[in-house]
Amino acid sequence: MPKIELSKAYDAKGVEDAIYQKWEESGFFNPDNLVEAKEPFVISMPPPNVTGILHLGHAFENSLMDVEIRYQRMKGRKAMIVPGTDHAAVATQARVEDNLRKEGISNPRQDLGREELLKRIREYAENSKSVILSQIRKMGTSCDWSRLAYTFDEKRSEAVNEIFKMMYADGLIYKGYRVINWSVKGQSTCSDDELEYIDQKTVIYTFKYSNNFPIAIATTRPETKLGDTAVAVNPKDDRYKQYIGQKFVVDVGAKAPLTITVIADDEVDINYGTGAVGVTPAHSPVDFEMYQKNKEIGIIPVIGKDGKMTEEAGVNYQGLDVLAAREKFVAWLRKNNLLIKEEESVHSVGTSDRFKDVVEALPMEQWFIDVNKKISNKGRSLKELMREAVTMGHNGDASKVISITPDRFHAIYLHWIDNLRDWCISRQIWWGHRIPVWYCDDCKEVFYSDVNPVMCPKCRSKNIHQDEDTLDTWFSSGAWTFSTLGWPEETPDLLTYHPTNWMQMGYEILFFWMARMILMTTYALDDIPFKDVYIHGMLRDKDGRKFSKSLGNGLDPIDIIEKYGTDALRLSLLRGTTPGNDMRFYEEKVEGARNFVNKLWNISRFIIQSSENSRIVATQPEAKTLADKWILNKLNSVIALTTQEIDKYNFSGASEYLYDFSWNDFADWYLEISKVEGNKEEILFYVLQNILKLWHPFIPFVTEEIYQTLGAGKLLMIEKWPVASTSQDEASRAEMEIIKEIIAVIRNLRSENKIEPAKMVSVVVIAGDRIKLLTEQSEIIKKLTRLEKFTILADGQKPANSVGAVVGGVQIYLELAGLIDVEAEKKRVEKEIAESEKYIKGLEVKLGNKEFLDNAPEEIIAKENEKLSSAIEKIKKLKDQLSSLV
RNA sequence: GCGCGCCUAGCUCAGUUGGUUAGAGCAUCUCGUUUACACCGAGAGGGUCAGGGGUUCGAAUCCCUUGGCGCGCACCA
Repeated sequence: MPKIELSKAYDAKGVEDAIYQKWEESGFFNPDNLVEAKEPFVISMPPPNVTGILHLGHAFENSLMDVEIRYQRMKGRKAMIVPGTDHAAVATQARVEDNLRKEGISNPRQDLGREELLKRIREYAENSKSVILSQIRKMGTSCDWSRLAYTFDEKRSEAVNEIFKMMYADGLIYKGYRVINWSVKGQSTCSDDELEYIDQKTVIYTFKYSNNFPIAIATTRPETKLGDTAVAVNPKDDRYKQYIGQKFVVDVGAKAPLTITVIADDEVDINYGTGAVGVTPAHSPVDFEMYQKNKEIGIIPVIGKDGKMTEEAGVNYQGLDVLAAREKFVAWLRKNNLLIKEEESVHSVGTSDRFKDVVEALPMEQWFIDVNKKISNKGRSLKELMREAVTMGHNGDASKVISITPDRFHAIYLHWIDNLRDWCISRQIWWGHRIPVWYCDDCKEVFYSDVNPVMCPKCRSKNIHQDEDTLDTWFSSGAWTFSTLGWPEETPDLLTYHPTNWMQMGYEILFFWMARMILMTTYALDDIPFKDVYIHGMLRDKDGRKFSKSLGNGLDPIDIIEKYGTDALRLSLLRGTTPGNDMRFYEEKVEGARNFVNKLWNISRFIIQSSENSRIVATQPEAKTLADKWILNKLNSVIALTTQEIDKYNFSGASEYLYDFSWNDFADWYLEISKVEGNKEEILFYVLQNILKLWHPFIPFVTEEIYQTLGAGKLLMIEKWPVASTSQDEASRAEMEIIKEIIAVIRNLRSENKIEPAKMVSVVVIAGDRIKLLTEQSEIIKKLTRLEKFTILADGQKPANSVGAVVGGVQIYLELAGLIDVEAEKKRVEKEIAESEKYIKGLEVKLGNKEFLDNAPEEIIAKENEKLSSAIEKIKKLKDQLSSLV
């Protein structure tokens, strides 16, 4: 076999696409083809929104998923990533509408109509979908493309309808009149979790409705006071309790005079503000709750869906924007001497995270999921199911507990559940799953149907119509782990691959998504959606800012891949990250990772090109020298450590161990030693193939490319993960460390004494009982420190004209050609003595402490004693050196 | 208001249940003889682990506290 020529530098761009194609064509992304594997390991890919192209955050997530799945595949599991995309209802429609407005279509819904607008959105979605899928391939993610899903495809829509039907039948989904969050710009509801709170300067106005009204109230929204129907006070408040139950008629300029009832409510804080709350049932969720407890007070909506004042607000206000109405109402209060106080303040207002406008609280009939109602056949509410899954386990089954990494998100999740209110699932946008409920125009029957029914099932009338609204996008993504596996049918996939094993997500969608998946799965499947959740932080730029369009600091992962290669990008995202914490990303990191990838390439290049035959070495070769023993020993440790860290989802830690072993131990030491000792092909290939395997999940392309060059005849992707051998030769490991240290010390002496690297020098060592070790390893020391003469003595004196050091009981003397600078050398040795003395003193104090000796474990004490004696020995020899300098 | 995270070398970050003279990468300085690699090699400098207090034989690590940065939730009459 002819020698294989490898290029000097690794060309990621030139090989990656072909490698991915090879993997894909092999069929092994599909676990059904992993015939030897038994136990499944499944990750549902969080489906990216079809709102555009992928960003670095997606590259990060893909790296996390793929490192885990490739590891599991090599560990012999039926490993699968189920890929997909999310139609992302509001987000996508908002994006397309924005684009259309930029094209001059000022009101897309009105101007285009439902069908045409949906067509435009579909085109946009399909386009970004195909871009997204090619990007995922570029990132090297080993997805099972045969199971590709889309939240809005037929199969997933079926699942959505089925869950709706079940919940509807169980009375968990209901249509209710409530105060909801309304985006005027988006003309749709938003759920509580879709709000982004921002601080806003505001004025708190304290006023009375009329001169004869006995209680003053305060508000930041005076215009809503045109719809007040009550004032709430604390029943224990002596100032006001006499008024409870009384009604006052006041004329504030609304369509009709308002009847204000004074009601009691324990929630009212006596000491806050005036101690009384003006109740506006129509425009405050809190006030609406009071209204529900005291329906007799009535409810008057004064703001409409268009964000303008309604007819109820009166002729003076009708049609005005809220801000204009506010000004006008405050002016009226002022004019009538009803305004008591104006104070500047800051409060937070909810804005729609998609449409970006401040939401209005409006009363409306909407669809909700009741999270508190006991489910008939389960005896627990959805809230309780959501709690159970992360505490005692689903149905109290300890094997069905969802674990969260890092642990602290556990408490955050539970806290969120405690504050959870009924989930508003209906949206007035068009892009999404239409609510599968029909209305009969004649008999008013309301009925569920997953097909287009021809008539009312009750009165057989054909005058029927479907609900206009669509479902919140999280309704469909909540079912993702099982809808992708074929549910509601009981498919083999569902039986084999669900619950899934691992889920990664950013903390920002913990509530949106994780909670909803748990809700949907425990309810519909009576199971958990996944076993382990890994929460990651957000990527930030070099200055710690979020990546965002408006800041213009975004980086396109594909550009980075073009420049540095996918492996470099992946490694840069995985190194130096901690679960749950944000991480900074910048090009220098990728550059460093690219350098490593190239280093690995060149390690391989050296090994392959210095051998006649590339090959795979099946079993651990025999170690012939100390260095051999050492590197094999180190390899076994790094196998164990890497495995252990990945098992803890500490990908960063695993990569650190591997990086250190590959670059320092293997390349800088062992490869150099191999040039001295020679005849190491077997071990070199053996170690190489093992680090390729260990690195594969992190940097799949370069490792596969090299592995194929070795002539394995099999894809690295499906090779077995290395297993550490148990024999640990600690003695040879320690001996090698001494040799390395001696070499380092000689190099240091050369450098300190300004000896040019090319110059050959002579060294004398007084080795004591290390004489055998040093004699055996003398060639390595000689070559790696460039010695012409290396004299090893059992005992002796410091040679004249030499500088020295002490390592592991061995005295090392570098002979200098000319006269040495005695003063400088004295200084150097003295400094070292001083450092050692300080060290010894610390140890002596410790070991002289009776309490330490009484309390510390024996092994710690033994260790400290050992440290002390070797330090004393060292200092003695250093002092000898010093005295012989004079 | 309640809660969470972070503060370790110039920068970005590791640091596992408390136990080597606290580590890495980048940057900096000095120097380039090698059977792969200058996307490289050899050597070096650089830290009161945010401040204070405590527990302990022993604290970067546990507790309290102060300060700074960031975040979540609630309130927002």
